[in-house]
Amino acid sequence: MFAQSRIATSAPFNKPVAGRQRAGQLWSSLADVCSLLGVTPTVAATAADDVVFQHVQFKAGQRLFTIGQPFDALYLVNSGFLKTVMIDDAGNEQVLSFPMKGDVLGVDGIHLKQYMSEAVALSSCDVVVIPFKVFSSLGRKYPELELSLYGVLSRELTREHAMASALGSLSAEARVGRFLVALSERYSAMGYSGKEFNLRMTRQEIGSYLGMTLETVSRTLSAFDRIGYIAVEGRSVTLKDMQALKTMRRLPPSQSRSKEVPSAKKLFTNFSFEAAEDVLAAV
Amino acid sequence: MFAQSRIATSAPFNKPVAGRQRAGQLWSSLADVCSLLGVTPTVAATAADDVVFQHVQFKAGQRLFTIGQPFDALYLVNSGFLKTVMIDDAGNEQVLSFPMKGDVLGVDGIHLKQYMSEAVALSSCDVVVIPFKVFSSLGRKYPELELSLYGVLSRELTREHAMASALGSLSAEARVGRFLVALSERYSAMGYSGKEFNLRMTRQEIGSYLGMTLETVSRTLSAFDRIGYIAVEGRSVTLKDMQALKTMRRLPPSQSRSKEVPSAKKLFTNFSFEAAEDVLAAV
DNA sequence: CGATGTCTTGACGACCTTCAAGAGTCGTGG
DNA sequence: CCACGACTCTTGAAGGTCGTCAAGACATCG
Repeated sequence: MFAQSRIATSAPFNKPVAGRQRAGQLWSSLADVCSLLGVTPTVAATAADDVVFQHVQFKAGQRLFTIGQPFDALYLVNSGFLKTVMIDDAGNEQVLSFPMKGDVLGVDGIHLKQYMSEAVALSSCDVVVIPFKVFSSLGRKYPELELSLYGVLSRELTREHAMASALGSLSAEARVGRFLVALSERYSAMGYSGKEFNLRMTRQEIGSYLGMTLETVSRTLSAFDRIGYIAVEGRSVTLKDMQALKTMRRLPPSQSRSKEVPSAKKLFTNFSFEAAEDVLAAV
Repeated sequence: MFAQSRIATSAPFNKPVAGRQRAGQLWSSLADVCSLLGVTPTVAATAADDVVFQHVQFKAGQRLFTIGQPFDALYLVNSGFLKTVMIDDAGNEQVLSFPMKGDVLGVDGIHLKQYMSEAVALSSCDVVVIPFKVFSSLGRKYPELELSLYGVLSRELTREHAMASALGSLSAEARVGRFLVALSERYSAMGYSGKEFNLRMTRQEIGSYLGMTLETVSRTLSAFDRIGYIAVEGRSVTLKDMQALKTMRRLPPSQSRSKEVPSAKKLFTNFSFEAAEDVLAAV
């Protein structure tokens, strides 16, 4: 529900699209793209040989597009890790998402025909370029696909809702906890380990994404380590108590204050250990 | 940039769609709908008489759709005020938006074919029902319209980005300030006064939307009143210093900390009056 | 090897939530 | 008509969370 929560559509574990990784120029069929998108292509679409999509490689630090640049294509991540950022009116970067395999970039450029955010590669990346004209024409060519295409945008929107909700109502600890779990699930879905993985981004970037400072991110990770929810060392993380990480909350509703279980106040911040709360407080 | 920031597409001040307000059953043409959407219809579309859209009325408190309900239509607000909410896993309502004339509801239902949020009327409302099948078929029938349709979804997404950004990086005061300005601009665009207007929602709902408690909302409004930015009395508000309201910030970037003007620390919280800061602090 | 960027940790304090009490407002029913 | 309850809103007091500022440990790199 947090970051790039990929579909529940019985994802058939997309086979790696195309073999040679470092060709510099590579092409995908419509069927490949659909599978990457988590969309089940129809027979008609599967057979289509007339549309092919170009791949492009980016190295860490490179930009796929920048704010204000004329919009002409969507980008579909085939491999690698990236971030998208907005620049607020004070000139600060604000991280909006950490796209990875299967995610679509550039959607926010459709409306005003120019990208409203910036996409930066955090590692070497391989992305499929989908010219928007081609994208929209697909809906006409394969009407069965149309719903899926709108679905792609809708999915992005739902994710943003969840993000806004989390930012507004969860404590810093809870946000970091969920962030880790979301990453874990994402990695699992790609065939990597969901328990042990590397953060591809800095504390600063995580903080910006989660609406807190890098210091708070660092402190929270240290605290989680101390109480045994995870093990951290730099950017390598091992999750040890996923349940605890994902069930943290805060705010005895402010609405359920009135009615509902009038006993058991502080119990809402449900930690696994009794001691946990104190340890966290003691930071 | 905050709430329902309506397009910059030279909005031609949509004429009120259809005359009789209290008919209970009313119909709009495609051209009407396009104009409400802020989309310029092509001649072909303007002439189209074969598609008509049904209106439905709702009274304050009524729900247009609820979470989990099968998705089949988008709703376009013609008049009235509403809120959309999500229910988080603790069972709390979280306000996601305050839609009004020209806004589209239900977009988040496309992906999984069921609504992911709930829409509630805050006042009497008149909405246009757009069956999703009709919506998507329009793209095929009038290819020139297709881009606009995707644009509608893209616009929603951009708005959410701005919201997430604001939640993550602005102080409570700044968020309330911008919220008021956004409302004002919205009302102006509809032909109402942008200086004097009524809040249609409770402090609780504002707080939920802005990620703070109702008490903080109340206190902030009182403080704005005290220093002369606005005049409040219950739900009626008069804006007196829009500039001040919209330019509040916080967080000497944490990134521009390194370089940039090393002097003038606290100056970033740019208020119009020197005294303002103290007054706010004295609350 | 200094320079730069990342990460950790501590101390302090401001901002905002929490808890509580009271004033208004509105609708319903006696 | 007024009383009553249910909400909404305001304001105060207290405390916790998290941002701010600072210093130091590492790691990477030209």
